[in-house]
Amino acid sequence: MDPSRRHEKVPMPNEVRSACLGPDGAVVHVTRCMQMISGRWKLQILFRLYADEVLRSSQLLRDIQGVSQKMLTQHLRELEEDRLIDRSDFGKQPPRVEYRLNDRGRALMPVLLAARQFAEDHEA
Amino acid sequence: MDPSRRHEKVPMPNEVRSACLGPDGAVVHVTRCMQMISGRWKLQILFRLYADEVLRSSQLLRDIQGVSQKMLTQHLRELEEDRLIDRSDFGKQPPRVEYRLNDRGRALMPVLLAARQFAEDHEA
DNA sequence: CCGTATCCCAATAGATACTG
DNA sequence: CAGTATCTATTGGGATACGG
Repeated sequence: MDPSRRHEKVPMPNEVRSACLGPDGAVVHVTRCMQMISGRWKLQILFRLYADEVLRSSQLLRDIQGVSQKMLTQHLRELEEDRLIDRSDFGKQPPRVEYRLNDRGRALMPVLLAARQFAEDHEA
Repeated sequence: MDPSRRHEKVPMPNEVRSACLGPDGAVVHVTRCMQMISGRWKLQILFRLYADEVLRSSQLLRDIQGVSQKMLTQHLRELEEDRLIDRSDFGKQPPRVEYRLNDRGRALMPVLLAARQFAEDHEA
């Protein structure tokens, strides 16, 4: 797939988008936020980087039970495009790539922790 | 569809679920929270109920640009099953049903507002 | 080690028509 | 007015194989 087009997710038609812009545009903003963390493995990636500061993709592949390399790479790319994480590529032989949360990514964590708190408080 | 089965969403296999329960289980909780608000019209419904206190389904149908009655009803049902909103049915002729946020639903709003704030602060 | 391409399936959403 | 049923379209995720 053409990487430059991948993020042209248009899950919300324009008529709807304008409708959201009513009083405050809350819906569009929350939706954008949710899009960034939507994807089966994204939360795992984010929380692991939050805990471990910096990780290689091979480590993530090992640590995240059940993820395939394809999906891992795909989600890492999307997180990168949404500028939540940084990617460092250290040349070839041996290939070595590191990922870490950047400022924007760290700024997102309080939101996730608030969501966590809500779900924890309202279990059952 | 059998309504009692609809919410048996199992988007996360058991192996993965256990993996999430590592240090703190943050991922599972955040995921549960996201599931509650996942659905194309749910945020619109929640924010409108947050603003207007109580609304009839016909009002929501008019106000939410582009939603069909089927999807509206479906999402209202799911929000009800997740106990974020209350539904009051006032007999027949004329049919009249009202929806409103309950305590649990109101407790969710700070999370959404935090998400909104994040997206707003990090636009572009 | 890291990433990509292709093909497939299941889940979600939408269109439409119908009932009390 | 409120809700349901049926069918179809889209999309996100997974399996697998291949390339630098």
